[in-house]
Amino acid sequence: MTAQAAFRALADPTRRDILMMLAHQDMTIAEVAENFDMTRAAVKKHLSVLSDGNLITVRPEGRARINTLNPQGLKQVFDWFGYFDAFWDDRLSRLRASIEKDMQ
Amino acid sequence: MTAQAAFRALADPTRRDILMMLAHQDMTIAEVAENFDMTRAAVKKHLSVLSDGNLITVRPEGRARINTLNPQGLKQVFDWFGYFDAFWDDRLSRLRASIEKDMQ
DNA sequence: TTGACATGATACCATAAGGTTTCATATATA
DNA sequence: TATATATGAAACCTTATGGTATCATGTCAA
Repeated sequence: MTAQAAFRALADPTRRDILMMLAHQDMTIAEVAENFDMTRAAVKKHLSVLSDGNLITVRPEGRARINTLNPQGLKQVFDWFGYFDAFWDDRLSRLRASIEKDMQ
Repeated sequence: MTAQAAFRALADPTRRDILMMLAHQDMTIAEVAENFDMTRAAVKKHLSVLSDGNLITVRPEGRARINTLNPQGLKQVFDWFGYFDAFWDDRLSRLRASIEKDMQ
């Protein structure tokens, strides 16, 4: 329920790279793995962590699994930043509120 | 130079809690430690990680060290989110750009 | 149905990470 | 100057984490 899983997932550079790739297009595990110098199993683990953090969703398509970027997880992290609004100024605070409202 | 250290620092819940405390007021190491059920040494380690991620700054004041929230680190993470603007819509994208500009 | 293909899952390994304990150092203050 | 205070730092322990290798399972195609 908390954003912990999302923050945890974002801590690894490989996982952040995967998210950037998925921002361009959905990909199967094998397709994602092609972009890294590590085994498919390792990539699969990263995808599981990303899934745990609600940063991606996975839908089966035949024998393949299509990984898709999920804004929910990103939103959780984005929301957390809201706590620091007071640290910035009121105007930014209002803009953030507006963005959050629309992202739901 | 990258945001890796900041993301890494944010991955731990204790460190995120520390940041929230510092958003309210600057604190010495001992003061931060009072709020957690762990040794001062452990808290000091967390503060070092936060400092590595540019999420806090530390200024000596006599024999004490005052820890202060540093928006730079938060901005690095916030900036990273910019990559996903296209994933949201144009209006949100513009709002984000506006926020980022002002946060510099 | 048989084999190739895409993924799931488990066991195992080395290193990173979060904590503690202990001792050293710097700075107020009586 | 002596002593208490606030922090720095190193050594050590346990668990989490990122990877690999290996084998099982499900699905497509001939």
